[in-house]
Amino acid sequence: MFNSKSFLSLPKIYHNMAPKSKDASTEEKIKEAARIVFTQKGYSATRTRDIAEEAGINLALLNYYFRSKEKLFELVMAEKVAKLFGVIAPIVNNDKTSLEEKVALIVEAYIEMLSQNPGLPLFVLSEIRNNPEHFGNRMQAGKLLTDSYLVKQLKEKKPDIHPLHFIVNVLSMSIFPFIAKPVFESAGVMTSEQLDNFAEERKTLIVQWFKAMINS
Amino acid sequence: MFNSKSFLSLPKIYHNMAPKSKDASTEEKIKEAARIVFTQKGYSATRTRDIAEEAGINLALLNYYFRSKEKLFELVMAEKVAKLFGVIAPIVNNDKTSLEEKVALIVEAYIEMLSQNPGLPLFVLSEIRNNPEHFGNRMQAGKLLTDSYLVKQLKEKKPDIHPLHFIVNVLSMSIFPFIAKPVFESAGVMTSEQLDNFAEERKTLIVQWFKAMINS
DNA sequence: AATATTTTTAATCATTTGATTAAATCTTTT
DNA sequence: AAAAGATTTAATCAAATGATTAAAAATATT
Repeated sequence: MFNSKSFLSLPKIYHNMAPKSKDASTEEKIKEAARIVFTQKGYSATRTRDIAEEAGINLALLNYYFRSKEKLFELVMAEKVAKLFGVIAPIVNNDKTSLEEKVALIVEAYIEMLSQNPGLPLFVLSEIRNNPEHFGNRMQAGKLLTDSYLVKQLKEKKPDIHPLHFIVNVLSMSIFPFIAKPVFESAGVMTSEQLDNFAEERKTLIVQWFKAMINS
Repeated sequence: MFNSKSFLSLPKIYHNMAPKSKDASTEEKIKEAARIVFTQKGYSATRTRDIAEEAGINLALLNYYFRSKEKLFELVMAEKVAKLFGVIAPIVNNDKTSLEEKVALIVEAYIEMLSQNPGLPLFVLSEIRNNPEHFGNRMQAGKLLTDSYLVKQLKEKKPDIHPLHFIVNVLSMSIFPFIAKPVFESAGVMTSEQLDNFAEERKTLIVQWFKAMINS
């Protein structure tokens, strides 16, 4: 145990650091390249050489800074998961906002964020599909929703319909257009710019539709 | 030109064929294994050895019957795309059915089919993302929707809102739960069985909600 | 300036992976 | 039954790929 291979040298931090980024630190350049390539192609289709090229660095530097493709991926993935689910988390448990206010906030926040990160949902969802065990969030992220104030409000308004139906409706109507983006473009239904506009329109429309649904 | 390598022997068909399948032909066993593994892991994460193992055959047989991983994939992918988009195609251009009838038919058909093939949308969408050029459907599948009788009906009912909004609503509410399935399971929101029930409930609910939306 | 430390590079390794080959086995035709 | 043709197998290949190494270059410390 404790053979020499366990102690590969890692990048050390200088106490008197140079102005960190004249043009972004190597570490950050690699991370940013990894974000781009992983999100675009997924873990398996991504070659470490793709990331190195995108970052404009020598391949060995990737392993010098991040040890392995998998470690780098986990870093990026954690960020992306946080980004995707971080949108909804702070909204659903606010007991000061009404049901409709919450819906408006969720729709606005998701569409705004996804307009900047259209590939995010398809990336996160397909990677979780590829490796569900690894995201053993069991009973954590789930309960956050299930036991939320939002669910309580939905139950009060519509006791006969499971509250998850309405949550799924709002999320699906907000997120699905971005998931379908590759098809829209490939099939000539919409260009990327048209989707931006389409999504923008939906910010107010989905809130109206939700009201119609919940009052029907 | 025409060197011997161009003429790899391909499986020939006997004129007097043996009762083709005592237990499914080798070709079909491989195709079925490919359906399972490709759909579960995507093209890049799938090893031809995975497919061979799943099919219970020697690896070389895969190339004997299908020439290459890519050829086999294209076969499976074409099937899956046809399955995913074939659901909607025969419904949207029927000028005998009302708007609400069409919606009911689309919702019923999608939820029924996806209950049997829950991994289908995430698979097709992420593979199209990975390789959009290859699905250069430009102006074919797109126009089918854009110029459909369904679009005409939606325009008449709601001239001020782009008809695609309503189509996206119906499709998203029907399909999204299956796309999110890996997350639901991983986060402990729903089991696979609960999702089946949840989706079944939505068959009638989405139609009601659509009515509420279109009349709001 | 001299030394030590960190960062970067080019070359190389070991493994994985899609594919091929040649021989063996099985099936059909004659 | 013999010959011809099709299917299957084990062994192997070549390329791709994640990772490592040793030396060079750059930067910090003394």
